[in-house]
Parts: sequence; C-alpha cells; structure tokens
Amino acid sequence: MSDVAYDRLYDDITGGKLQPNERLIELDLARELGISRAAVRNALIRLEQEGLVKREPNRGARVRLVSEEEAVEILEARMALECVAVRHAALNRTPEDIDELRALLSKMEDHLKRGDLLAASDVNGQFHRRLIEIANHSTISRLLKMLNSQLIRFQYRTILTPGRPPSSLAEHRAIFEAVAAGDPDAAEKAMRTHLSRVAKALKQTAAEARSP
Amino acid sequence: MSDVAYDRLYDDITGGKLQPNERLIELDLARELGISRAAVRNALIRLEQEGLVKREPNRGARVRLVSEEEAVEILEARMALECVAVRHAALNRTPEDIDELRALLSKMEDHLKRGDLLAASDVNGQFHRRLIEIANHSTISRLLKMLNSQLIRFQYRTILTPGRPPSSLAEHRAIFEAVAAGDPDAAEKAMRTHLSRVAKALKQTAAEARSP
DNA sequence: CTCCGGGAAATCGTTGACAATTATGTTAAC
DNA sequence: GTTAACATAATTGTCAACGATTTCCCGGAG
Repeated sequence: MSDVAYDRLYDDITGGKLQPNERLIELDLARELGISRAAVRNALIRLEQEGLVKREPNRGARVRLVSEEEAVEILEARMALECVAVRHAALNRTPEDIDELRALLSKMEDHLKRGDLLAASDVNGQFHRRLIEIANHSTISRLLKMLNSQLIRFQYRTILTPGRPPSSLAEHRAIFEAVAAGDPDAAEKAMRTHLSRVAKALKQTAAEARSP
Repeated sequence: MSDVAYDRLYDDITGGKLQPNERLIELDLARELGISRAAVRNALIRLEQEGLVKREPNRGARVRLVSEEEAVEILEARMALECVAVRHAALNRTPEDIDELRALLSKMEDHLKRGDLLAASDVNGQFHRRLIEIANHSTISRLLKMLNSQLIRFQYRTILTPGRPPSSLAEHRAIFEAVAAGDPDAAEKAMRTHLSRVAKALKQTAAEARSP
C-alpha cells in the first residue's frame, strides 16, 4: 500500500503535476489515494531519501526545490557516473543493443526534423536510460535514477536552448558510434563532451532566466 | 524518535555489531530502544534506501550483505565521484585546509611506522572525508556518504594487504600535494590511481579469501 | 495604522491494537 | 523414516485515535 503512494507521488513530482515547494499534507494525500496516513508517511520518507521531497520536523513535507546551483551539481555528479556507465556499455553491448540504440537515435532525428522538441527530449531520456541498462551496473544505475529524477524539470529545458538540437543529435551519435565500436575510451570522451555541453546550456538558460 | 533508531542501527551496522544477513525484528528493536515500532520501521525504510538494509514484503528486514562484485561496483562509483570532489577540493582549499590535511597525513605516517594499521585506516577515512568537506559539493557528498557506509566492512581490509601500507601513504601524499598546489588535473589523476589500486587490492584479498 | 498576544484550527508525531501473512512445530498417514 | 496436512506462533502490514506542535486568524492596546 505504501508503494501505491510512492509511485503516485513519484510520478506526480517528476511529471510536474506537483509544483516545487508545494506542501504535501499527509491526511489529504491519504484520503485522495484511499489509504492510511502511515502509508503516505512511509512513501514521503522514501522520497525524502531520494531527494525529491524535503521534510522538516513538525512542519511537514514539501516538493523539494532544486536550485540552479544544485542542478549544476547534480549534472556534474551525473556526468561522472554516466561516463563510467557508458564505458561498461561499450564493453557489454550486444548486437541487439546496438540495433536498439540506432533505432532510438533515428527516432530522435525524426522528431527533431519535425520540430517536436518535447518528443525528442523524451527519446533523449530513453537513449540514456537504455545505455545505463546495457552497462548493467546496479550501483551506478541506482544512483543515476536518483539524480535524474531530480533533474527532469531542468532536462527538457536544455534541448529548447536555441541552436542546441542539432549539436545534441551529433553528440548522441558520437556516443552511439563509440559504444557500437566497443571503444570505452571514446565512449567516455563522447559522453563527457555531451554532458558538459548540456551543463553549459543549462547555465546559459539559467543566466537568461535571471536577467532576461 | 525515529532518528534515535536510525543512528543506533546505522552505527551498529557500519560498526559491525550487526552481522550481514542478520534479521532485524521491528518489535525487538523497538523494545530494546524504548521506542515505538513505527519509529523503528521508519528507520529501516531510510536504511533500506541507503542500501544498508534489505527489506522484503511480509518477510522483514535484514542487514544487507554486500557481495564482492558489488563492493567493486561501489568502489568504481566512488572513484568517479571522489575524483570530481577532489577537483573541487583543489580549487576551494584554504591555507587552513592544507595544514589540516598535512597534519592528517603525518598522523597517518606515524601510525604506519608504529604498525598500527587500524588507526592508520581510521585516519585514512578522515583524510578522504576532509577532502570531501573541502570540496563543498552537497550532492556528491550525499552520494559518497551512502557508498562509503556500505563499504566500511571492506575498507579496513584493503590496508591490511601485504605491501599496501607504504604505497597507500605515497598515494595519499600525491593527492595532498596536488590539492595543496591547487592543481585539479593532478589531483584527479592522483585520486584515480589511488582508488584503482585500492580496488585492485580488494579484488586480490577477495580472490584469496575464495581460495586460501 | 501597526504591532502584540491569545485562542482556534490544522497538521504532524506517536502509540497501541487488530488483521494478514509467513514461519514453525506437531501429528498422522504411508 | 519421510512426507503432508494442519494448528500454532512469530512477525509484518494497516489503521484509527490521541497528544503535541505549529500556523493562522482575530481582537485589543499603543
């Protein structure tokens, strides 16, 4: 029963239905989901550990607001971990994996040609997630799931940056080529340049948001 | 009240008082700590998220057993993150920080000369922890805390490896020099070689434990 | 008009009890 | 002697209620 609350809240927070800093009142959520308050409480504790929720003693829980600085921090950590993951992916990948990644890449290309940036961002997420599955590294996988869930709000912003879509596609293609070739060094390098450019784009949009 | 249970269990697990795979019965713990079962339950949920405890539906919680493979995984993730952290440390460090690190290093040297490996291992932990504090990177700090707590059982083994102590000291000294010099590239490189050698030592002792 | 205090409402923290599930032990049949 | 079925115990899952804390609102004094 606690899982119900967890899944629901997870989706609502990462999906944007719940705004940052919005209060999460145990009783309300319990009534809404038709479960007990204790179950909601447990879900909130789990979400707090994952960094999606902030709980303060006697003051309840809120959707955690991820500051720009923190977003950069998270991206930095993610870069370090995802570079290791992509190395493993380059060594583990099967021919089927390569086909799947290629398919995702061409799907992404289609969306970009059609100008559908949100769909492209979606495929982008799938591409990265698939790479991590291929890496088959449970620890890194666990950590990256945490980090990514906190970044979703920012993630779909970066691809909206002017001029970003075509280079993003090229960067992903470079990652794909290296993984397909089974070259961990090249894969890591490609991933590193990709994510550092995402970070750069993020900083840029953040700066623009501050002084428009 | 839940924090009491959390702190106690955390210390007992990382301190080795509770053996891996040992059952953690909510009611017993609650009585022992003089608190309610719900508080214990909350603590167990938090510990599960941190990877110290494994909970199975309707079958209770156990101290999580970290396999050798997983220890290597964790070490790999830790390497990636700590390399980033040490870069920041090299850029952020103040003169006081340098003095502190130098003091820790000489303390470590003393312990090794005296042959007190456990004390040396302790200072080793302090050294790494201090570096992370200096890095001032909340996200990486959070992740590393999780990873390290799972490794403590293995950590003090690696320095016991024959021939390891002197090279370990040299590796730490290299990290220190780079951080003191404010050279992030050198710091990262030094940290990387250090941790890869720790991983190598870990694999070696693990192999020996398998076939003595 | 502003600021301070008091009281009510809202919400969280904690507890104990009950239901549901899994583990254990015992007996009987083969 | 071994296994199957059953009863019993141990443990977790769920819930509703009570007490504690914070927040909010309102009236009165300055």
